[in-house]
Amino acid sequence: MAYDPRPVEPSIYKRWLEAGVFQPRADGEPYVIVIPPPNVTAELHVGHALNNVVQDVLIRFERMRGRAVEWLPGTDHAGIATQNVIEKQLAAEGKTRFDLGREAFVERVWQFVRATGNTILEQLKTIGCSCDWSRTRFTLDPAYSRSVREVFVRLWDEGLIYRGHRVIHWCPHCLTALSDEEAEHHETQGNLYHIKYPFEDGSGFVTVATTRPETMFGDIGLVFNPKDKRHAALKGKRVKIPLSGVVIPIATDDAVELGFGTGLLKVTPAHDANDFEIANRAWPKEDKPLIMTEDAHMEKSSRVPVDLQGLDRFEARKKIVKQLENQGLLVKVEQHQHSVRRCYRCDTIVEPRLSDQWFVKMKPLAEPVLAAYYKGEYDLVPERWRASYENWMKGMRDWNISRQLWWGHRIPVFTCTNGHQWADREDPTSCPKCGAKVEQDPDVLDTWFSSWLWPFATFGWPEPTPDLQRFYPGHTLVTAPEILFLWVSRMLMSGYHFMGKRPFRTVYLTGTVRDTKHRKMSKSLGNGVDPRAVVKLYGADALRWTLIAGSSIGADVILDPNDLDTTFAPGRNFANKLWNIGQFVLGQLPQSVPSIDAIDRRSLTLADRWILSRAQATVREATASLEQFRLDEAAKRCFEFAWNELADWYVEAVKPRMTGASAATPQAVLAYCFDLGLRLLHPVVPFITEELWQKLPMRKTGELLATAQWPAVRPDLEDPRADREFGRVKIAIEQIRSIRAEYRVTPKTKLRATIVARGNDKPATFAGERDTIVRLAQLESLALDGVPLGVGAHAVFGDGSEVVVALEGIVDVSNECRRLSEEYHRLDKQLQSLSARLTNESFVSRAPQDVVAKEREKEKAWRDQRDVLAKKLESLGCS
RNA sequence: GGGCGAAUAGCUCAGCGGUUCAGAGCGCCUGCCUUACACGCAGGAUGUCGGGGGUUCGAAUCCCUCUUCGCCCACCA
Repeated sequence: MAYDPRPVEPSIYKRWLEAGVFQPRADGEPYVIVIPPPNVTAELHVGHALNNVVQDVLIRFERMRGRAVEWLPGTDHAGIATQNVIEKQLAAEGKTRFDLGREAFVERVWQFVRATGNTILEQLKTIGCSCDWSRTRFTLDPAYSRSVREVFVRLWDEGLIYRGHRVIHWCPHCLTALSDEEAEHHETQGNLYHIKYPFEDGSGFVTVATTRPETMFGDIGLVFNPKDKRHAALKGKRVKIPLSGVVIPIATDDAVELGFGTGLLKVTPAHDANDFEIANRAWPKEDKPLIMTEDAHMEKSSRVPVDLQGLDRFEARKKIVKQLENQGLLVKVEQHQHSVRRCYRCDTIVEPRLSDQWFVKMKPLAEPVLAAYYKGEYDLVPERWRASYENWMKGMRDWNISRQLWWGHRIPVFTCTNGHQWADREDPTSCPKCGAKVEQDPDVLDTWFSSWLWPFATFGWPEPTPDLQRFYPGHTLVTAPEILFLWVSRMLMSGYHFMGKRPFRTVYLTGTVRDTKHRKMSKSLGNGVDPRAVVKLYGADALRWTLIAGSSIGADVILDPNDLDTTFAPGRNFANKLWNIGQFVLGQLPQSVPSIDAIDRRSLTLADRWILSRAQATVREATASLEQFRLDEAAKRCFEFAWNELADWYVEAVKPRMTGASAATPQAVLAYCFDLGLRLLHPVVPFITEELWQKLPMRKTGELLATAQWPAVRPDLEDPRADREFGRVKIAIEQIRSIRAEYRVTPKTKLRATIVARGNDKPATFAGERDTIVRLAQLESLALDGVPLGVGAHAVFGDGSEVVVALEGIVDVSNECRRLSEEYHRLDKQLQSLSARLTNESFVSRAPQDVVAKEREKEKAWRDQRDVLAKKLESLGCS
């Protein structure tokens, strides 16, 4: 019977919700994760799925360990992104936001957000995320907005916010300023235009190279490096800007790269941040003319030729190049690979633009955060991000926080008609100084200026709420490395600055989900894997399994969008396996299952002791792996326990014992192990484990696996001897099966075998599991006395013991000779290299003693094994 | 230009100085409907661990270098 997750998962999730298990328990040490708030308009994609499943695994693990777990969910108003969505809608109606006006536009965004927002949170439920939905937050909630405003006013009062007049990244499509981090670099194949600038006196020209010819009308001069001998004579000369004829001076500046272009740089201070700096040094009193409008069309200004005015910047560029060419002012055009900044929301090429914006001074915020990092107050996992992080924290420039948008937190700066200016927690009606009329700054704050407060604003800061006291600081932050600088570093800054404490202990940076060509999955490339489709096809557990078990810590996850079946089969197969183990186990258990502690220990067989011991090892290893964020390791270890140990060996070994009076012991062991496996696997595959767990007869009514206790290692059940001895039983069975396959003996044919024990463990080791060996190797009989069986096939154990399978009339002696002799030579070769090492003086003297000792033991065992093979070959009369 | 990461079986990956370390899952081959499971069971094949050099008694594992791919940062117009 195959497991079908579709009807199970939604009903299990509903039970969790109804039982309220996602809310933190009243007592216990807190464990807090705040979700990286997705954009309120977002739809779940596979990157979210990875990110949030990792969080859910950690959360479920800690919840089962008894912590008061708070996983705070919520969404981000995402200023630019959301505003863009609505503007697109308006555009389809032939309108712009200016047609509606500010108030009506914002109202329209709210309507949209209220109607369709938060769908992503609903989608998180389908993949099993156990967030505390009772504390869902939105960055524009009234309480959250108060926190934002409080932070702004405090920074203002501390003098950390200032009005800066400088060149910022401007998106001509979104019509707003962007921060450095929001203007992304993209390598682009462009042109380098070499243009003649004639001397004012008509005595010739100089050549200047530029990638953006259309900016030349904003030039206020040319500069060259003072060390550049080629141009020494140019200093003090004046040239005319082509096409406009505006006369500009030539000066020197150290910032000019000696080897690049012609060595002459045109300075456009209003449209290039670098040029702005140069202009301030070379011509501090000169005007810095803007020659483009906000939407990047050529300005109607006296500096711009009339026929170019009003043209889009790229149209203008084409036309300018043509005109230069016609007038013989274009020397050449070179292909030029360079980096162009684009808006991270709409991909439009950013136009640097001189303007007035609000900035936050970053140094005072960043320094304590970096110092705390050096002190080890918080960690990045994996640690390899250290260098980038450090580098960025040290080199960070001031943060432009004003956005010329309408959707967001309005900047609480007020100016009265008499010029008084201040930041205010309330909306004033008149100037407190002079009583004059006041006006609020029209801009809104950068979205990150609200999300950087997420770890404490969500809990009610600045009010000293009980939540804030209990849930700050948090513990783990799980996020994509892309927003390490944009978001994580700033949360650390706000946390230290306003709370005086780190916001979290560990920053777990996940990998990126990519396709098989290692391209990031994205809507525009159409190479995405839709997690919702995966859930429908294979179930949420299968999705989770592939995401968690399929990638190690912080590594990229490669998924093949064209072969979902191969990608998600492992998880589906495993869920099915678990389901069927459950069918078997549940079929064996009586209404009242004996506890493992209630049964007589003396009734435990070797197989019982073995699986109980394996269970302890699994708990130990899985717990340790989870504590070290090695989720893949933990998942795989539990998989091995359930499938390769419990199902493949224990269940098979124990089947004959499941009936009759003596069944109580295996029932108890089976129940214990299955229950334990379900608990350990629950964080990774919560749905199927809960569903099965609900059917366990020993479960108390109303109990849920989601809040059941994480297993502890029980030293009394650890049994290294059983591990070793049952290990030998397994080898015996495998050897016999292997011989059967090699000689093509049909499964129906019952074989006779004998075991000759030569090692430390006496035949008694096998005696206890004789029936198991007989059954699983499909034998007719198994002798343990080593009595020869005539013609047979041999397999030798590591310690020289051997198993002989009688094959009279079946075996071909020459075939067996060949087989054994291959085995002999393989072993002999290994032995020789080992012996060589052991007679090597430098190895024996320099290698650690325990390694040498181990190698000696190994040598002895191999020698024994080889000698047995030699005798066998001799007795068979092999040449 | 600076920094980081990856390169291991056909595919996706684990292992990151010393126990058969050359592994797992998927795929492939052979045989099985063995009363939990064919989304399964049993048995198998497959890799000069990217190339080269070095350190070491010993290297997939450490160092250097090259090649290929990817990412991050950066004011060469």
